[in-house]
Amino acid sequence: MTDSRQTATSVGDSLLFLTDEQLRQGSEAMFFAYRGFTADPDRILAEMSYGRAHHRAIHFIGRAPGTTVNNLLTILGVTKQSLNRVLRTLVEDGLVDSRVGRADRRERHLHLTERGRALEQRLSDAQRARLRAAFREAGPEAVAGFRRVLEAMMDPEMQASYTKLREAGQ
Amino acid sequence: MTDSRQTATSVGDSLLFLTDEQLRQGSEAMFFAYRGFTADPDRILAEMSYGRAHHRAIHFIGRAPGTTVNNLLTILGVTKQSLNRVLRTLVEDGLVDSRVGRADRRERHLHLTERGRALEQRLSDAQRARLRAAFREAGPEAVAGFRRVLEAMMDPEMQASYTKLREAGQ
DNA sequence: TTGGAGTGTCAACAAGGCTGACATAAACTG
DNA sequence: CAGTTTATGTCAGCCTTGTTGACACTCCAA
Repeated sequence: MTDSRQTATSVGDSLLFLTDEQLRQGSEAMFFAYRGFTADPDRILAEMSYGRAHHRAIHFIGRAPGTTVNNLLTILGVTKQSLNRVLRTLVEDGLVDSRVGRADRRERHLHLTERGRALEQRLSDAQRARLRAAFREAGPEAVAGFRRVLEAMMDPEMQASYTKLREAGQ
Repeated sequence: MTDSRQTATSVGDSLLFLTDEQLRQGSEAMFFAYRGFTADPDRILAEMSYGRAHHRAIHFIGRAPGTTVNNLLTILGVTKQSLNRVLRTLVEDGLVDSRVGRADRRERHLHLTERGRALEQRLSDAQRARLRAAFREAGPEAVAGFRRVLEAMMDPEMQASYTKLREAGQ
């Protein structure tokens, strides 16, 4: 392989493929892309003085309605104190509903209210618009690769959470 | 709204391809993968009471030695006050060298010291190890797709920074 | 009844964003 | 030369979001 530019066609060239330079470009791509990924929702959140932490909570509550606090804690990977602060403001502001569990009444089951669902929609619409544009531009095969690499990049527990949510989603 | 690439595969696929569910899974994949992506360097940084901000500064100084403060500011997308705080500790700790510019003596050109380079190596080794494993597992075509999607996801200015760094890389 | 799990809350703290204001030196411009 | 702009640094203060530690309460199960 004499071509210095590696593409999907230089498949057999696994040695060249995993140069430090290639990997470095991969991490820079992750860094810049993540910035873009969060930029649009961040703008909306700033309007209402919420932060990314609120977005994450809203997202995963919307995704798995009735989830317990502990479950959410595991998914988000933060301390309960940190989550609780965010959750409290969301409940106070009437975006999230915290219901005592029927089977185990120590647990709190979290649901989005009507207003919570509306904000979730607005945030994820913004985020999805960018993702949709990127997916379109890159094409279906690229998206499949994108997903495969990201999955391989996750910690095993995160991978489990991800798979579980994916299955629940249908 | 009309997309040739998508319809190129098949109509049935393309419908499924851009469902909200697919996009939602994409954003969740980004979320979980980014956590994994930063986890290893974070552990090293915690040892020496540095944070992700230090990592980013060290990374991009190592990547573009002699870069100016302003240039770094643009790449990182933070305020000068925020960067300055980080930069100051790095200079104090002897990891970064700040040299007055020859042509324009208002500018400061940033370089990693020997110790700075050592830490950069250690951090990027940790990060690259995970990336390398993920790339191997997913395969070259997946990596190409991964890169294509991430590039399409960036803001245009970030895409410019990314491309510039990539070209400088070799 | 006692221990442990799930949850909530208080307090304190740190990192790392932000804004605004101001200082300095150097470079540029008329 | 005088005035303006640019690049950088710094002080002060604020916010979000993460952390630990301590403690209380409720409920379940042994």
